[in-house]
Amino acid sequence: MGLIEQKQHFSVNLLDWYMINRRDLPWRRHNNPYFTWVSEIMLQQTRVDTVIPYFNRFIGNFPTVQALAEAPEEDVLKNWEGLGYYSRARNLQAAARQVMELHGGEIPQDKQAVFALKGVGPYTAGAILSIAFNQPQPAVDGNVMRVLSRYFLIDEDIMKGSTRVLMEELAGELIPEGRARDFNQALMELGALVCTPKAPHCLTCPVMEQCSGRIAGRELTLPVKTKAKPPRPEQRLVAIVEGRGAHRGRVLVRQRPESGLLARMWELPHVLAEPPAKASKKAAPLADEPAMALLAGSLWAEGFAARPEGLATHAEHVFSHIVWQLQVYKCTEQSQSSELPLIAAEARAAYDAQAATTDAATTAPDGQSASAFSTSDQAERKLTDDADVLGDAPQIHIGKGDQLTYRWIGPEDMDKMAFPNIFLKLLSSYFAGIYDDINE
DNA sequence: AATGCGGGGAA
DNA sequence: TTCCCAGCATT
Repeated sequence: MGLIEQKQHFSVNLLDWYMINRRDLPWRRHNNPYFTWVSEIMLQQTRVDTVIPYFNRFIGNFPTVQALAEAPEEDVLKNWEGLGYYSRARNLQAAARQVMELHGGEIPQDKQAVFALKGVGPYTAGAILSIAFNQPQPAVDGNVMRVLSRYFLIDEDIMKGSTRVLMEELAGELIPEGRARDFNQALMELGALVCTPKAPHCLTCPVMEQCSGRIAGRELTLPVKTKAKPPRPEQRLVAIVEGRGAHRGRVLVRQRPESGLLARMWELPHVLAEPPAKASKKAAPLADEPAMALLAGSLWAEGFAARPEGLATHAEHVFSHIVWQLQVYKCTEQSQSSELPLIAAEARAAYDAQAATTDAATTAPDGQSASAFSTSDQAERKLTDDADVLGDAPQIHIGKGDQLTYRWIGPEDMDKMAFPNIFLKLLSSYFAGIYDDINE
């Protein structure tokens, strides 16, 4: 059989299969370019089943490009809470504003214009142009590369950029005349339902007869893909600070910086416990005594006096490049009492000791450099809630003049603020009374 | 070209 | 548990 025939067999049979086996998905029910766009951004690195409820809620809250463009960023982030890769949400909204300003609120149909939208790269541009506008552009994602590498027995490493370009050329040739919309979705649908990564269902595959990979017995060894580096472990100490006085029933949280990991998300205060040990498999847990001293010290450096009461729980949070191993301590807010200076002295000693061993640059909220315990009393702490109780708190400077925003919140405040899943779980457990035994 | 960036689901 | 999934932005 020749390559031409093999390609024709693939396109014809795949398209026929798709027209019968096409899943009914929320973004496929209307031909709305905005729906296509939102769904494609959500589907980056994320499974269909996970995306569906998020998509429905998102479209319900932001039904048009204009609604999305005009929404407060915090609302958009809250609608993305739990989906991960939060820069997608921020880029999507930035792009919605681009569409309003540059294209009168209509998604552009020009390839360069689509590609210029924030968060839209080669794959997503192709997906929007083909699915929304039926333009014959390839849309090559991981599913497509897996399918093509097997069917055509392509041994190139799919992690390489050059391979993606090669795949795009091939995928473009395969699109049947006038059928880009259905064919591109068919390709991805096959990868998701039949030509799966671990145990492909070759027996029910519509193109198995001429699949070079299967014929060569290579279906399990394709695609060729270099493995990602394992994430590095980080031991972090987390504080659940119970408010007292005016903050009774509330917990201290803070908002992360505008860029980097979990940008602009809210979180419980925490501090890196260890210098990142090179090549060490697991971060060594820190004993409670030094951990509590360090944690109190870091809180003090942030302008808060709190007394750690004891270990509440352990938790782990896995990112693609970092593993947070968390020791969570329940703490109590201390107002200006006589014991404050003593706590501060011990805590400061612990914090300084670590700062010294870590080159004084890795103990702040997230690897930002901290000039610890700068006590100049000029700058005003950004407290969006009542700032009265700890009026004498020391002034601090995180990083290069950055200041994190801290708030005392109750459970009702959580429906306006976006938290990463790990802190969502810890806070829910706390407000549900799970950690009540610590204080006895 | 290499690295940063979340969170699930399946084996 | 362990393994797998992998677009875009930035540098």
